[in-house]
Amino acid sequence: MAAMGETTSTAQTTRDRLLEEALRLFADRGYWGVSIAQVGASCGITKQSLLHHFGSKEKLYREVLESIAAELQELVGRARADHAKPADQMWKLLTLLGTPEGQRESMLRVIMRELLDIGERAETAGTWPLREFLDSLDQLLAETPAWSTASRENRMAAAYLLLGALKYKVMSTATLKGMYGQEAYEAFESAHCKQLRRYVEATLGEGELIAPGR
Amino acid sequence: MAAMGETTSTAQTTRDRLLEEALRLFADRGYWGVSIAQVGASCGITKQSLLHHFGSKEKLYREVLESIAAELQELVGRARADHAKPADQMWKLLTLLGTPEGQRESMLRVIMRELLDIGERAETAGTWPLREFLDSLDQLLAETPAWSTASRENRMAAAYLLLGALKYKVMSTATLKGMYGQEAYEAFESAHCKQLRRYVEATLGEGELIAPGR
DNA sequence: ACCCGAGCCTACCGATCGGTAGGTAATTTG
DNA sequence: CAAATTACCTACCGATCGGTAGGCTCGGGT
Repeated sequence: MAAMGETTSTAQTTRDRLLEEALRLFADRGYWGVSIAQVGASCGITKQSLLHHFGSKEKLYREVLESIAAELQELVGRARADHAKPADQMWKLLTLLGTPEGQRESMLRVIMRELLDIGERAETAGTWPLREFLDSLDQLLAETPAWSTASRENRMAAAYLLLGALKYKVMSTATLKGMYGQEAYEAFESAHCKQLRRYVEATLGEGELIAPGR
Repeated sequence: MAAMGETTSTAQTTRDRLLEEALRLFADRGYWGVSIAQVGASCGITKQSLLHHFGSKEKLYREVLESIAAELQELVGRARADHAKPADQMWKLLTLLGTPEGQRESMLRVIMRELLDIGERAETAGTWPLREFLDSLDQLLAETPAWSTASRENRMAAAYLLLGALKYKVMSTATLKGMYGQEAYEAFESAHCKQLRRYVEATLGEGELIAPGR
């Protein structure tokens, strides 16, 4: 049992549908804003069936985080496979992260919430499932000529500036659309994308307009 | 009644203490992660006394948001008073926002959570109390020679890149400290500050290394 | 034919949620 | 001094929280 490969998005197992719904709901309302009964209900089952699959709310959440970590690593792998230059790889990765395809926006929102929650829910930071992604970013930066000799802290800072600039836009999408309307938001997004691109080039490109600190 | 000026942080009214505790708790666990009983308990009163002061949990939260909006406007005012050049004003503002003084870090965390929650809790975006702050940022950018002729969307995008780069660091503080330790974090923060400064200069300074799109 | 486990269910538990009702002591106001 | 207001309280409400216990059904393996 459980040996029939489920690679497509349709025809999932109940367990997979639960994980998908949980990701969406946790993204929308956060860990404390979602009850396992709600997750179950949006899949058409009771919370007791959900508990049968995952044991507890905390374990369900943990699995959601791990699925996010796996997806992030897959995106890193795809970005690295598609391009030779690290600067292009980074831009590809940021583009993938910023493209609202599948559950990707929900993923980012859960990560943001996770960052805000850390220290409140248990989550021993040492085993934090998303750390691997940060290490991948550091590795990617280390392969650029501009940052290969920089300290790890400098590389982390560079990665955080880029990630922050991108993620803040993603998490503000709903607000901006609500305040300024759809078409104004699209103009904003286009401008944001261009400026982010320019910043990536300035940070990582051969030009090195924004060079690392010594 | 209520005409004795309470400007200092000590000797507050119960109401002010409740607002302060609510800000801290909402920052740590979000709207759905905090009960009004917890807010009351951390001030030594019952939830019914809290309800006496604020009427409902939603109204308490609303007042917290409004106090944040007021504080943000005060920071904008201070930044603009301290410097003549808009680029310096922007850097001063970002520095103020990034400095963990008083309730400032909690403020930013509540804002981040608010952005993530928008659309879930009611909060008609048109009357969103933090919109004024965004308009101030736009106004500040419009005074720089580099961005005065740019479209509003372009200015908003520039502001969002800067804000995001800063806020993402603030919201990740606990995670980074937990993963890498205190001293590694401080090295990271120092590097982050320098790079952000360089990015502000590249964006707003006379150099215009990163110029606005047409 | 039998059993076992997967998947799902109802029923129930103590705890806590936001909120109402109503009371009390102290202070302010007329 | 009497009346009203403020700030706080206990008691209670129905709803919902995460989780346990136990039962039903159905498909596959022996």
